[in-house]
Amino acid sequence: MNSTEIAKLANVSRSTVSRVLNNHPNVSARTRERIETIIREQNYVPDAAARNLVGKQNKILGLFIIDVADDYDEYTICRSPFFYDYIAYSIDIANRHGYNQLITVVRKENIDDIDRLFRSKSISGGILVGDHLDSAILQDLVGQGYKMVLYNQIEKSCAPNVVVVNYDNFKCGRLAGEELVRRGHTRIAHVTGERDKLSVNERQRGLRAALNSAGLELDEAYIENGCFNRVSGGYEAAKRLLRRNRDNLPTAICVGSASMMMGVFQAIKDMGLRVPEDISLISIDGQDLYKYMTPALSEVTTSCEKVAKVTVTRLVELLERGRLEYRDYEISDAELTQRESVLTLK
Amino acid sequence: MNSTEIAKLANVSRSTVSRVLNNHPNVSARTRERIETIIREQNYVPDAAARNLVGKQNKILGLFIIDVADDYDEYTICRSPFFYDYIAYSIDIANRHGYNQLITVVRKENIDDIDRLFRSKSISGGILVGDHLDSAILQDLVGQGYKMVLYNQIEKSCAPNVVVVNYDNFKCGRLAGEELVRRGHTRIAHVTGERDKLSVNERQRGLRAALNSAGLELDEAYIENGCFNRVSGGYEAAKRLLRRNRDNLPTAICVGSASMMMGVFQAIKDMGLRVPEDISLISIDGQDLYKYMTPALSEVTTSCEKVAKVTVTRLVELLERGRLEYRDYEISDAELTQRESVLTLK
DNA sequence: TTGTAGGCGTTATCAC
DNA sequence: GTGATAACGCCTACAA
Repeated sequence: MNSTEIAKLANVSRSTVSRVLNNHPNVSARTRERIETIIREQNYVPDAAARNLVGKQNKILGLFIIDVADDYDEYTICRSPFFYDYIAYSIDIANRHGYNQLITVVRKENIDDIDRLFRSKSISGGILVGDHLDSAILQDLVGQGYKMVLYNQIEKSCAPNVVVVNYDNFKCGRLAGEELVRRGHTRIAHVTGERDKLSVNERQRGLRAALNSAGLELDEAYIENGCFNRVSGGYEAAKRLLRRNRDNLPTAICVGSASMMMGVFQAIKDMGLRVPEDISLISIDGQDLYKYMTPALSEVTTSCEKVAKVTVTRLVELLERGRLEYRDYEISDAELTQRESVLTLK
Repeated sequence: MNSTEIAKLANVSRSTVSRVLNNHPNVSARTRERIETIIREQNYVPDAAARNLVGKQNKILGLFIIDVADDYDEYTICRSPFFYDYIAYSIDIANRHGYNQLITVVRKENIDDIDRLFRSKSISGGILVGDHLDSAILQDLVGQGYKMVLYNQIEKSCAPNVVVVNYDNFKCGRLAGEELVRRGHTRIAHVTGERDKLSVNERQRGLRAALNSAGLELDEAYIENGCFNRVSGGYEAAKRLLRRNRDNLPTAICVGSASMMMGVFQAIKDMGLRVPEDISLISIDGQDLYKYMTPALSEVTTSCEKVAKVTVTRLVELLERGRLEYRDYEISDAELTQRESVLTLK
């Protein structure tokens, strides 16, 4: 079944069918109705490839989960709490906009899948999330004019085809720091991700700002860099941190991501320490499941649903309008959720 | 950049370029090499739409998460523990096969997206998971000849274009039941999903078999049907169950799915009862996070990774071979993981 | 308001 | 081993 057959059944030409399909105004009401009925009866759906070939954008978005860590373990980044949620929300949101998402895990070995999918016109636009993409590669993609939304990748949009969405990482760090200070902690440590990550640095800057406001310093010896999106990264970083400072343990740890939090929690248990009696915990990012744990874990969170909504919706707008007036978005509704993992020191 | 331009640069015709692209044998080694170099230099990627138009299958699989519950709450089915994992694994596995997945949440209002995506040739094949699709609609899709893998939807494949993959639901139910019996429980309840679901019935049948083997009955009053893929479904079902039997509480509940488990757990807490002192809990399906809870929850699980691997790989095979000799698969490596939520009664 | 014709980029068929 | 040509199904001029 194709437009020619529909045209025959309706006694019109293919162009008229096409006009109906694309809601062009210059079709008589009677003809339009007749054709629409036949389309419905015949269950006709235009061939997406043919449309694409004559230059119409398809309704497919690429969602690229960048996962370029050096040391792989059993977890892919899309199994980390934030991306679990992000993927689920973004599928739904894209669907509601009438788009579908083509989701790809981008590792070192398939890094040019991004370019390939754009070049083959399989996708009309893309969202990049997860690890930081190598900046040369990013530059290259931007230069090709591909329409993209970059989430937590760079600070500012650098081209009309690029929309930048960032978490208010600084605020998250600050809120976590303020909570610990408020509860009377002074020996505060920070387990966080890779040094070169935008989000890692900003969160750390926020934490430091909170401590400084209270006349405290974020001691270098109390900072340990792990792997942002991996449980094992948190586990090992926490072990290193606590071993190194065994004679002067921190009373609280601010953990830079929800994935690492699960590892830190486990490491503390494995070392025979208790949460929160020996060490208080708070994480930046969190997940539903925190509330079922014992102790229930405190967190500073920005709504993942909101991140998904902003990234997907902006991309759809960019595609449909051709360009966007504002291309930089910061999602700043960070919120502290107090649970039981932060002890109040007198 | 298209094949014509490549052809010009290589001083050959488009046909030869096409032959190189598609690994046809009848091209001289020298020509092939020359063309390949140019393709690489020019970063040329064939237009997917054009290929599709002349009848080549694209490398896109539809993943349809069926979510047709009557009462929506905040959770979409793809945020339930099993699908969190399933989606993450299947993205990765499809990618490794050189395919991408187009993931859609199928609700009542967009139920014919499945047909539309096939008809528009946006996808070459599809995987159906989640709720049961209405059987008339399923019949219709099967009749169209669409290549599909159905997961936990029907018992047996009914057409050459359909591969059926099922969890060994019976075995899961049986293992959970056996564990409770072994620990000395006799008043065993079952919180499970919708009555018409294949997996619900099979799990229940397995549980019942285990009890019967021990000379016990699965009391009708101890069965409560909730909503398989929703936390709230478990929560409310548990409340109904426990209220109804307040004078003769069960000592253990077997929960039919991981989503419901979180709700049941919460409901028990909210009613002032303790796990496992007052009520033991075991669930069919589980998740990593169970081990961080207090008490850590016992579960019977089939590897979600395996489910993803089988469903995706079979679909790829079906697409590439045209047909499959065996079309029915049962994933039967169910395993009991004992943690702390089942009390041993003397 | 409607029809005709050309072209999008690829592959397959046939000829050489 | 290679090249010319005709599809594939659609959309968009332009013509009527």
